[in-house]
Amino acid sequence: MKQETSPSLLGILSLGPMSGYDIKKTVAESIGYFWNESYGQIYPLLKRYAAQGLVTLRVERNSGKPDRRVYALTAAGRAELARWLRLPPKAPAQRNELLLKLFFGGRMARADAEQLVQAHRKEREGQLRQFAEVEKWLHRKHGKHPDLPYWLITLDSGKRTARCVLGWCEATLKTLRQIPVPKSGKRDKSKAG
Amino acid sequence: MKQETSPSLLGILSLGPMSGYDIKKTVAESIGYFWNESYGQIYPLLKRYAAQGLVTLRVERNSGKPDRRVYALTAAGRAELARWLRLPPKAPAQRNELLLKLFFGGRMARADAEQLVQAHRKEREGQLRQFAEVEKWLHRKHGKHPDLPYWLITLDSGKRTARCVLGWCEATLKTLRQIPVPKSGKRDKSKAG
DNA sequence: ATGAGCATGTAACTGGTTACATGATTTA
DNA sequence: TAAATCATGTAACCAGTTACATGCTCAT
Repeated sequence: MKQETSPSLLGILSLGPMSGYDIKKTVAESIGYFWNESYGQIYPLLKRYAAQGLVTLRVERNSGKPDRRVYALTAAGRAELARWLRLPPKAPAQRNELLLKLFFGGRMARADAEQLVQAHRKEREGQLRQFAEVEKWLHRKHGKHPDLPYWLITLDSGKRTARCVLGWCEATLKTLRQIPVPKSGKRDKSKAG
Repeated sequence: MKQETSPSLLGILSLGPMSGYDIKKTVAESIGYFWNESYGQIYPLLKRYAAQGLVTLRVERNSGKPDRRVYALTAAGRAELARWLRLPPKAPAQRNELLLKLFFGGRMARADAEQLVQAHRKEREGQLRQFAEVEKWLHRKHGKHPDLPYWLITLDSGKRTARCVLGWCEATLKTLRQIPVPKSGKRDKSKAG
């Protein structure tokens, strides 16, 4: 274990005490579009945090289901969160499969390249609609929450990115239609291979 | 090994025969801004591809340095590449640490949040300048390469994204300056913890 | 009855990076 | 003389996902 703090957990707990199960759901609902956590990380980490004194554990008896194990941030946990927040974020791993395929667009049929872009456009359109709903919901449900401006900042990032990508899709589709087909029959056998 | 094809390698080899070392460099120079490969993946994969008949190996004697092991795509390799290109790309993992931190912006000093954004803006400005240079270089060096339009498509994505992010940085900095400071002294102790 | 939701957790796996070993040649 | 470039490769490590085990309750 090299990792000093796993980012989101302490942050999520700063919204209020909750269980591992709650954390998973909360992450998915609030920051799901740019972050996620799996149980395989959450549960072991919570245990570790408890051992380090960053969180406290309260067990709520539960009939039938397993007991709810509710974790709450301690002062040390808040301090650790604060420390982590000020650290320069490390750049996200660069792995965009769509771009990778398009880079080799000359190796596939024009229609296939267009198809990739069109599928992506549809996805993003859906996402944009979702963002609009989330925004309405945020204002309705959390209109005066002190953290709302921060939430809107991240949402704004999503909206802008989606719009930007849609613009690129449009432009790309136009470009693709203008690319001349290689003269020599249907197959491009440059010479490599 | 579940993974059927590791994406970029066959694509890169479709540009011409080369060694593992060359592939690493080529990836960094051409698609580096949205993809990367490490030796730890490249070398074992090339071996596997050779065993599968997707590539052929030619060894070039080399004095002092290790021999150059030059790989070239076979017909089977080109077919496999074509097959992979048509597969729907899987969405990149969602892990944006900057947004994560900003989502919890209420837990840090205003100045620290601004700092995060400003640092990011600087990075992106640099990237945008780089893209401009790459574009010039592409036209100069590969002005009539049949794949140029595809390369420009991916570059365009980079440029648009960078510009989009810069716009968001500006907007975010403005927003941050307008967020009212929580009344109760300097510490926000909502109730959690 | 069937499946979703509640709720905990772990083991196995996978994809990927980093560090290391080796060593000549060229450039600053 | 120090560092970068050429060139191969592997072992160890790390982060993170998936699949599984368990079992009650509530809605369809």
